[in-house]
Amino acid sequence: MSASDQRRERQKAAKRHAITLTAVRLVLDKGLDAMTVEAISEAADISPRTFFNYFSSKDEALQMRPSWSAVSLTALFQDRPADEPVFRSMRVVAKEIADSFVPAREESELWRELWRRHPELLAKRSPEGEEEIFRSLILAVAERTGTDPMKDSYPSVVVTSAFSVIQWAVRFSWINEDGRTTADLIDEAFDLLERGL
Amino acid sequence: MSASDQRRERQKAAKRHAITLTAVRLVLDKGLDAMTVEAISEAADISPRTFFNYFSSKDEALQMRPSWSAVSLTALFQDRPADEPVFRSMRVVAKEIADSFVPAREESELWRELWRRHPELLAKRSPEGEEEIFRSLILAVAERTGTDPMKDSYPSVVVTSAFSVIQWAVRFSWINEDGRTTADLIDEAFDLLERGL
DNA sequence: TCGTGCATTGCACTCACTGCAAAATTTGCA
DNA sequence: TGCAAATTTTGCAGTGAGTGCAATGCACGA
Repeated sequence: MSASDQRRERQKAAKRHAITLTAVRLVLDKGLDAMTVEAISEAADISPRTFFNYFSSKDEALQMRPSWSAVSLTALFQDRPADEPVFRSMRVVAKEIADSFVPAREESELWRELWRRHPELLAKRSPEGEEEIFRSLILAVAERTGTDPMKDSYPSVVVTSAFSVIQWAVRFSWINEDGRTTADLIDEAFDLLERGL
Repeated sequence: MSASDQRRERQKAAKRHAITLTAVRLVLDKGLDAMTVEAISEAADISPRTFFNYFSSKDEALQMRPSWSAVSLTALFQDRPADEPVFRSMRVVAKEIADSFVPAREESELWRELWRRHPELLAKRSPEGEEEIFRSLILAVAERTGTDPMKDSYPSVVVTSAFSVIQWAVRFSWINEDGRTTADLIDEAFDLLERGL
């Protein structure tokens, strides 16, 4: 990849991000219903057609872009010491995921207000990529424990419940503003799951 | 509610169910892409407009209708003996939920084939009702344990992870046909969660 | 400066979904 | 049975998301 290609990447990412911010402000300003693709495009000064060069759906414009992938998360898990308990390693992965929901400082209030007013936006998960991450992590857990994930439910249960509490921790900490951070809640939840319900 | 109103209810439910079966057969026959509202309507011999009298979205026609509600599930939980451990009661609730994914015997093969060919349909949860069930059950757990669900994470973690493993058990048991039933998998998962990961 | 490749855009199209009002049908009741 | 009311079905017109295609604009490197 040439230097100009990298620059293009950065420009594209920046523009995408700018459109997202425009969309978020539009929602806060006029409400969710007014957020048509046409309205966003106009506010962002692009054609409606161009909007879909950046996002594959309207909803995508209101989601934070995850900084990780199935590959990177699995690598993170696999790079943990081999003698570390599986659920400890998973906790590290969980915090990594939660971190990607922390917006840049200047935007923090913007997102918080968006999520406070429209909590359902925090619930929308992208089913495509998620499925891959699940499979990949389940396999990694199975490998570490030397089990067959089609026979032994442990790997699936670990990954499944880990993700569900991550989701809960993220939503809870962004909607209710008590002192606890997302990481705090993840620790509480993982402590409970680790010792048994 | 008068007798004829009840009859209407039954007729409406029956027709709705008939449309669903038509839609499922259409998907198995022609593929998901060919399943337009127009195509379903034609096959079911109703107008496209009428389709939306029965379903609020196209996808809804391919979902099994849950036989429970937030109220009934919460009541089921609350009716368990007061000295039963919370997570035991939750297991009962879980099996009740899983049961609603068991189609009538004659349709069993139809649904299995649909889910085998399009597993993503089993993943689509309805975000509206689900939210209410979560809240309601979390409150019920909090009440039983005498805790404040805004301070103590236990109720949320129990409900959240219970639902996630239910979802996993349903999907797993319908897609992979080994000997284990959904109830078996729920037992395995709950055993793991109960004793700790 | 020219040409290659990528980004932007307009256009035409399909399809999901909705509100409204008319038509068809069912039901309750005299 | 027959009529009026309620309910269901349907047509129609409209909004808005999302897509493929082809033309245009633009930046970069040779």
